[in-house]
Amino acid sequence: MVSKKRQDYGFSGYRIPVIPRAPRSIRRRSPQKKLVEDSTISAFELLAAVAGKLLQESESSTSSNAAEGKVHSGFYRDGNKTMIHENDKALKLRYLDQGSCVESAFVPEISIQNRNNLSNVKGLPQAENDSLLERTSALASCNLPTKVDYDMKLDMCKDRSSDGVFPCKVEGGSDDVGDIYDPKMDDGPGKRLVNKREQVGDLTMANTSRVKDPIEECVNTNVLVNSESSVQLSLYSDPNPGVLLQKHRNDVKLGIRDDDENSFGCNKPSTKIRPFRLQPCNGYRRTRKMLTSKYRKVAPKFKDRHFFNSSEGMKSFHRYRKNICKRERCHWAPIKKRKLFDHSFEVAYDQEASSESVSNLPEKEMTGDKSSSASILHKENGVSASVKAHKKSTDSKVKFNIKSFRVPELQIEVPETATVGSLKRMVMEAVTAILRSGLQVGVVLQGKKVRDDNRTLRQAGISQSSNLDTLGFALEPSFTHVSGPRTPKDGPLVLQCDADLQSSRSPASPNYDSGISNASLDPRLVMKLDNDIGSNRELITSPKAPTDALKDEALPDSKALVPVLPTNMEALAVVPFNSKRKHNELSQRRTRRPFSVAEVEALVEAVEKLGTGRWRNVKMRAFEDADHRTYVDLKDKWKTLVHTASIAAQQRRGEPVPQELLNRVLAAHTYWSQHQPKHGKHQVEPLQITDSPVEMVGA
DNA sequence: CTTAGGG
DNA sequence: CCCTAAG
Repeated sequence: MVSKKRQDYGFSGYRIPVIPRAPRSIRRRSPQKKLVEDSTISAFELLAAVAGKLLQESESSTSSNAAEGKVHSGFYRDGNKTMIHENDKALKLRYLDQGSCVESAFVPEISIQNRNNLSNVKGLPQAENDSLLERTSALASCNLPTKVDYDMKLDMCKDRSSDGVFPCKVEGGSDDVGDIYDPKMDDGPGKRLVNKREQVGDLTMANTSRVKDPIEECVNTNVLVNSESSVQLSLYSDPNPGVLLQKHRNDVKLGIRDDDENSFGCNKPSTKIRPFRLQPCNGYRRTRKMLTSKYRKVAPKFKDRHFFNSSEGMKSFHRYRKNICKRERCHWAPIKKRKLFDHSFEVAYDQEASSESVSNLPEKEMTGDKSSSASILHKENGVSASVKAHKKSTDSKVKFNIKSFRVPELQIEVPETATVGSLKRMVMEAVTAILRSGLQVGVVLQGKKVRDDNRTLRQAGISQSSNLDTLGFALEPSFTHVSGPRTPKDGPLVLQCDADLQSSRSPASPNYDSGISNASLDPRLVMKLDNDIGSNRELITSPKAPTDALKDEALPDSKALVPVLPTNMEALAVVPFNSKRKHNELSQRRTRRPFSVAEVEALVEAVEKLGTGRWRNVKMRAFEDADHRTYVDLKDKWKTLVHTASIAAQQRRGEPVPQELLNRVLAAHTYWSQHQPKHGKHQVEPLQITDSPVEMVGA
């Protein structure tokens, strides 16, 4: 069976055929064929292709051109904004938000037309939604600690006369002149100078510049308030926002963590995107899924939202993360099976906080539209949307034009020897990580979130005659949402930068086991843990801390691709999944309990009689009282015994098993493999226990 | 829940 | 040991 993981690498086609696992009857052991080959097709290309296709499909007519043209470009590079550092042989490209070399990825304009009111968005035909979603998700962004700025511009036009899509402009990287990144400001969590960028074309520009007092920000509030940051990109409309929100708020768990067991990492050993733990396969798959999925799946609900606070928690989280990753690794299992831990990367978004910030920000800018249109620039947690509302008539349709999405800052470290293709893949993976989480739209009116999706626009106070100018949209991770009880005053959730920390792991980093230990490397990384893991603990890290810690201290030799975490801590939070404290412990890997010779003997004896397909029976027969030995354990043990028996004694490890037993193992193994003990009603004659196992072999 | 296999 | 797809 070809490993799925590998399969996913095959970017050779638009979609990869699903190769179902073969019936186990034929799943015979066979040398695992590994596809050594890595796809050379860049993720972005894929993305582009998909985007293009979507565009064509859903784009009725016009406007597709502009967008299309840009979609394919992987990323833009702005010379003076690119910083290249030589570091331990690793070439680091730092993409600083606006000031980054990679300004952004562009997504084709998304146009949503709403018949009656905004709330209808959710009621859009599935197709529409999908396309929207898909397109939107095509560009995901990562939040980076230092500076993440997703700019989403929405051009909402109320134009009854136009059904068509708005021609839109796609923002080019070069257009991105808005933000100013001041390195000097970067050493403080809250230091940021954000200058919202300009408007492109006739769009309204959102300018939300804020200079925060670093000290004030981080010291006093412990909250990194950054208007920009957060992953947002989804136009995903939640049918029942309220509910979801509620749930999410209470249960979100996020984890961006890496794990030392990265067997499903990137193809390139030395290049990894740790934080998001994107498995190439995953990324692709995920992307594909998102792009092609007909129906948006409901975001998984998370039972709890826990923050890491202790190494213990971290550990457990680790474990979870691993599980999650694995689970997600190769497929989108039915939601039912996915339980709550599907996302290896989850984000918590503090709506409240954002709202707050929003309220302070709403800026109005008249676009000069003759038809009394009001355009506002809304910025929320890094999402800035330019909304243009044309109020012409009450029944007019509302059109949303999303000008572009910007990919947040990413920090990537790759060996100089890495190929461009791998670089592309890494970027894609990072993007995908964000996308995979799903996004949804939030509506903010006058600084407050409009949570009731069932209200009409009018009821919500969104009417032509009212504050359209204070209407804003935000893209939020769909599964996110902050903790339920959270109130604006709770303080924002913080993005756990563990991922980065984790990424710092390397064989050389002894302390990788606990994110905390790594955290300690950098004082700037602050963790605030008040309660136990079960409660709302939060990890607060300075925007930059993770990054620095990683590249400077923790990761001397790390070549991992390290997406920088979102600066805006408030918007994102990575939380561990374990919903139950107990779970943590339970999830711990069982302590190793080597089989004693006596146990081996018992096992061998049982297998001799029962064969190798009735482990449960074996268990009952020989290990009835050994609670710590499950039939799976026995099966595994047998497996290893067989292996052990077939290798040279010198290669064996652990407590030596008497050769005699091993001989019996081999004999039984041979015997049963020929006698298909598996099911047959009539079990084959039990292997005779004799003193001369050798004979059995010949049987 | 069991099995069978890959990790 | 873990994880999971298949039964």
